[in-house]
Amino acid sequence: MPETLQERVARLIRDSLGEPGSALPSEAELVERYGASRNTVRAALSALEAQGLITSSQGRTRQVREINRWEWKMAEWERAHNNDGDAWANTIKAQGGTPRNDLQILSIQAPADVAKELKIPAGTAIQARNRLRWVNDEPHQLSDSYFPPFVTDGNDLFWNPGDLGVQGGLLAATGHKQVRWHDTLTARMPSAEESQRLMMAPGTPLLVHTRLGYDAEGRPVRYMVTRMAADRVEVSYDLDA
Amino acid sequence: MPETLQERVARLIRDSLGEPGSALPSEAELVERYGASRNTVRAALSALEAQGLITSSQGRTRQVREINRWEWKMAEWERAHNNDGDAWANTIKAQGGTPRNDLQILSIQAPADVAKELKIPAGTAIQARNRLRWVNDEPHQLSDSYFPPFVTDGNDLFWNPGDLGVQGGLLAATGHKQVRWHDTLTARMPSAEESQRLMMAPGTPLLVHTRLGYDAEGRPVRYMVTRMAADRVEVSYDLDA
DNA sequence: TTGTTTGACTTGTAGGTACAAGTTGCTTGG
DNA sequence: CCAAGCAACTTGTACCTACAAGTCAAACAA
Repeated sequence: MPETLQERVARLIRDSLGEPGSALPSEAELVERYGASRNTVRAALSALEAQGLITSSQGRTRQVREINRWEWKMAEWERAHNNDGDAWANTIKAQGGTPRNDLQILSIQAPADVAKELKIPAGTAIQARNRLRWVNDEPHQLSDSYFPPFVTDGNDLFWNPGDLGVQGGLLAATGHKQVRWHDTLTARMPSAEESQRLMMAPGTPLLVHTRLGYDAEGRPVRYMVTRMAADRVEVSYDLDA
Repeated sequence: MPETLQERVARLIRDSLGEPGSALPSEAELVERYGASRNTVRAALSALEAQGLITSSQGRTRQVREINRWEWKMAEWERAHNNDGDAWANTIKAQGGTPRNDLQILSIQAPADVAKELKIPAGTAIQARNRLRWVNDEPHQLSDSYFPPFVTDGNDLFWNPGDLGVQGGLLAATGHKQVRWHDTLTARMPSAEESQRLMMAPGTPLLVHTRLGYDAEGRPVRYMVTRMAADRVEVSYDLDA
């Protein structure tokens, strides 16, 4: 299978990329250098952009993309919560960043996936706590938590958006302490809306984390879905034998 | 900021997508339906393809993409290894799949990232075990393990590609049993080569898992980097309080 | 000195053409 | 009846034009 022209141009450009942050030649110069049409050069460039290697913005020459990730320690997460406020904020501060948090508390009808995880009928009225987390005024993640009715019913605490209302502590305070968690991780490309809300550059996947927390009786008491810009975060776990 | 025509067309097409596996209208029909040029329609379609929503192949109409993921249980991984052969193969079998394994054992010079994790000088001669794992004759992941010299020196066992040579058990058998692990997870877009080796559809990110294993003395004894096609796998962890 | 305007550069959007190449089903000849 | 081949479809590649819109620096005016 012979290499197409746009593939060849993409390969040549990729191999000539400088260090992160440096500028690429303009389209016109690449057209001249490789003897391809502007459309072909643009096809090559947008392939590189889709691979997350370069960035582009109108009026400026393209740049070699630079990425720096913040670590998010998943194994410490819930445990630290119980003692010490927001563990996510603490882990970011420890790495020299400035964390920020937008919390929205909603009453919703359970969508199919949430209902299945919480083992309740789809459409049940449940409470959702939707967070948008920022680091250095850069949006990092959309973290949505869902609670089954038997946990939230009659607990005004859950409507309190204050910082004491962190979720590990919150559940413990209302008699439904989590003792076991099941986490899953996948990745996919963001929708246009997710891409916009998280201000994600093209060619950036979404890292999707879910956590299902169980109480001592083995009942699911919280389902959390976190969607992260994969170029800004690295999730970590510590395990013992 | 007004919506461009290609954005509008992309949105309308996305909202009219049928169920997974169903066919899209041809480009010509979309050109007529939305009154845009073929270039504009193709721009919209390739945006949807980059989002992983549709697939395309020359000569056939595009299709709505369908994805099914296999679960990979990370917390059980090393522990099961010690008793029971290849835990990854077992977890796939338990889900009704047919696993397969290509193993290549190499002697290489440690690249910078590997050297840093194993705390050895870059360029040190080390052993690498590179696996390509398949499920139902579909490539799933590239899993590369690296061992520092003090672990492999004088151990012929490490050159044995047999099934007894699974790594958790292998390290234990040579007196360097792992007792602690540090895992990280990120996602990024694949390079052209990774995309080809894993036969990944456009719009599919790579889920990248790393595991650094320590022995009882706290020395790193294995560094493993696994690159997975994110549309075919879901990584999971079980945690206790 | 400071602020504004202008012009030259950049990328983005939208349209067009032509032909190559893969897929599928119908027609037709044996 | 079956198979080969052809025709009509599909998407892929590559080229072209025109203009819109954002960026940046030099020139110019207050």
